[in-house]
Amino acid sequence: MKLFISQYTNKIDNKGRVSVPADYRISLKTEFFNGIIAFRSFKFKTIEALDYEKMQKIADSIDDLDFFSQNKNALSTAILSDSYKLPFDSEGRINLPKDLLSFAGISNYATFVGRGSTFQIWDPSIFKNYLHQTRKNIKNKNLSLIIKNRQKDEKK
Amino acid sequence: MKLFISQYTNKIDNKGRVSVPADYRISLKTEFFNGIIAFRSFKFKTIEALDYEKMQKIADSIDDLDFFSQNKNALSTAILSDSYKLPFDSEGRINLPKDLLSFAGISNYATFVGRGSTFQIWDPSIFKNYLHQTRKNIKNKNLSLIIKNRQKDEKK
DNA sequence: TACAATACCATGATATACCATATAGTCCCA
DNA sequence: TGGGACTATATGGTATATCATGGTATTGTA
Repeated sequence: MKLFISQYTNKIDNKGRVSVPADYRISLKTEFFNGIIAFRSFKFKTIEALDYEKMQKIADSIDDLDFFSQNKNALSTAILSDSYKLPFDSEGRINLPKDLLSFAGISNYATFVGRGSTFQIWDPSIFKNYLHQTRKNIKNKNLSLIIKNRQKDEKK
Repeated sequence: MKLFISQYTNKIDNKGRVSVPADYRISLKTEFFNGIIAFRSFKFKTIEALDYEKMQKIADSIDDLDFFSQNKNALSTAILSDSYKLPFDSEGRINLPKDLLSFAGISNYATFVGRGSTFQIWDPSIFKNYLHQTRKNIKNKNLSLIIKNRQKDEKK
């Protein structure tokens, strides 16, 4: 089963390589592709990451004779054209494109952040700040409500 | 499995040849034809491209339309009669017809843009502008919502 | 015969595969 | 429960293969 949780911070070497946490890797290997799909987050200064099969489902839903809808066309182009196939090397590392690194403000270290069925790749200090803010926000809200909503989302 | 994503910009040499990204090529080889099918986009200043099998599916679905319908005539004329079979040379390059190049405003470089089951070929700077606009539009929307709506539409 | 399209060959740059080491974590046994 | 051996993981470096690109030869055709 697929479940990305916890945080891991790994070093990016001078060739741009970074180890994907071993714990994540086992969930990412599929029949057709051994690696991850990565793209710019729409909301945060971070890289969103998925497994190949999940990306295919997204692509399939866009598919077919959809040459005719302007809005959809624009959205799908933005999502799919801005995504990268990042295969593992034999030690389980990926090569993060400069485009994504600069977008997310990442330089020497990358923090992998589990989000259940997907995960994100942050600059460590940016994530630290974000986490700090989020914790403060949660404190003032009803935690049980948040969890309930999440579980509803998961089922989809 | 077939999944065209990312962007690749390659040079067009003075004989009109351009390399199709290696990552795309592996998905494009079929039993009957080793190359791509290309035609003018209806909406954008770009070339639409797909593999032989996908083109057959489109031809079939057009064929299923009512024989006398106006759509059928328009579609079959616009797509089927105006399409090019572009075979690979031994290094995986294609020769883009001048007709398509001038339509898409392409001169020295071509940007291949993944769209899932198909891809497009743009002039780099035209695509850059288009992508920039689209990113702005998408910024405040929710990706999961977009995907959900797509899947709903799919069922119709 | 001249021209264009296609097939064939060559090369530098880049990415991928391969190997090697250190560190941290785990398990087993005393 | 503590120590030590073993294993897995992260990280670093080198060799190899692939790819994009440029050029030349050959075929077909007008």
